[in-house]
Amino acid sequence: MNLTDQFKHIFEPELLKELQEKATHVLAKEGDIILNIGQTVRVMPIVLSGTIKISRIDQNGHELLLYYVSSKESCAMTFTCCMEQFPSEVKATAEDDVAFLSIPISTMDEWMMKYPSWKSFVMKTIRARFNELLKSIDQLAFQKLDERLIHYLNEKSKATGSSLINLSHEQIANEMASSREVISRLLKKLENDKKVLLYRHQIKLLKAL
Amino acid sequence: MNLTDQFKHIFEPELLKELQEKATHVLAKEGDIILNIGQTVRVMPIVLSGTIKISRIDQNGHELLLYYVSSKESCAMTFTCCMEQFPSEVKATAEDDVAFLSIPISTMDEWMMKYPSWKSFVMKTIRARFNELLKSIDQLAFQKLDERLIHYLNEKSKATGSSLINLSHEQIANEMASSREVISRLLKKLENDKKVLLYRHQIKLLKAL
DNA sequence: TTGGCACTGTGACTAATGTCACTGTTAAGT
DNA sequence: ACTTAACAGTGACATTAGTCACAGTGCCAA
Repeated sequence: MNLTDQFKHIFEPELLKELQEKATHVLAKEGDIILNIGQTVRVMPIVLSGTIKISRIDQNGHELLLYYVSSKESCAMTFTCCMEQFPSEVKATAEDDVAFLSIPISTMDEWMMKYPSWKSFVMKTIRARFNELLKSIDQLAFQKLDERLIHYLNEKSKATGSSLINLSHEQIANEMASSREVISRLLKKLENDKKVLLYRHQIKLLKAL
Repeated sequence: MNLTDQFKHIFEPELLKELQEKATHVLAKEGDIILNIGQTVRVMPIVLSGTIKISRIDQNGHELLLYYVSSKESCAMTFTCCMEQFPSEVKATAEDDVAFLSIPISTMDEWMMKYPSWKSFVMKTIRARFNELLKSIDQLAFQKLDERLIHYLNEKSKATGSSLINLSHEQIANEMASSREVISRLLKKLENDKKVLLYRHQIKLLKAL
């Protein structure tokens, strides 16, 4: 699908034209770090295909998955940091192979004035990301690990569009800032409860989940 | 201090004039709920004096303090919800007596186009609030309760501008989504470590904290 | 085909947090 | 001054999560 088709329901024709002209196409391979914590944000990404993982890393290197940026979406934090040339507080990794548009700050800023559809897109993005962060906070503050794990599996499944998750228990533990053994045990419990099936390096989510 | 003086370093003269004309002055008494979860956001607040507490409430009524909005600041979530007339995801309470300006959506939107200083203010606010939420997430994901408590006390002290905190252990436990006994014990430990002094309904933070 | 390695499963233990029960203390109001 | 209710302290215990140790399993590469 070409760029114009993909965004014609979101942006007005004029903006689509400018998007064609001024946005750079970028490709990233699975696992590539698109933006690391501390790096200055210089462009705003809009995902065309694939998924970008946004996560937080603490001083000891422990990771916590925050949310995914999927097709036709952007990342609000990139956006606000970018507008003022601040360093990023989060890490962006290519969850799979990703194609995205890269929009320079000045252009983006200009469009805010010129195109209502752009302003609306930006506002929607910011609101959506606030809500993602609030969801993370809810999980951490009010939910136990087993519920967080279920939520994690569902989000992962949504992001990849498949009920089959290809991850080791250790990778899951890392993204949830927990430990391998605990995740193993909780997954086993989920399997006993007929909510998942466990294979080597693979988890099948069942309808009961 | 009058409005113009208070904001003259942030906003351009034209905007100051409009602010005088179009913003409504609102007063809230300590403890007043300024905006509850689920209520539609219709105005954007800018605090003149006092402090607004922004918190998240789960389905069981458990609270978690997110951050404070102090003088000359605003709340980004109010802002983004407001722009699209969405219900609020957070609760805003007057931490003490608060005076704030209330700006209608349409005006605020118009200013985004017209005044660079306004746009910059809004962007700064959004970025600041993202960072507050990330700090909360860090605390919850990576820190133990004792460190979270220290952080909480310091934030409270900063918000009130005093090293004397007038709160019961139960109130603290509520705002941290923990339990009274645990907070009591941790506070006692802090007292033994000469980091605080405990009185009835009052905690004195020492330099060692 | 087999040796090694990443992955998984699990028991035993520790640490952190939450819950229950009960006590003593303080402050505020009548 | 006395009553009462909110506040604070603490022991005992339960639950949750993290850590350590080790065993078994499957898969890939030499």
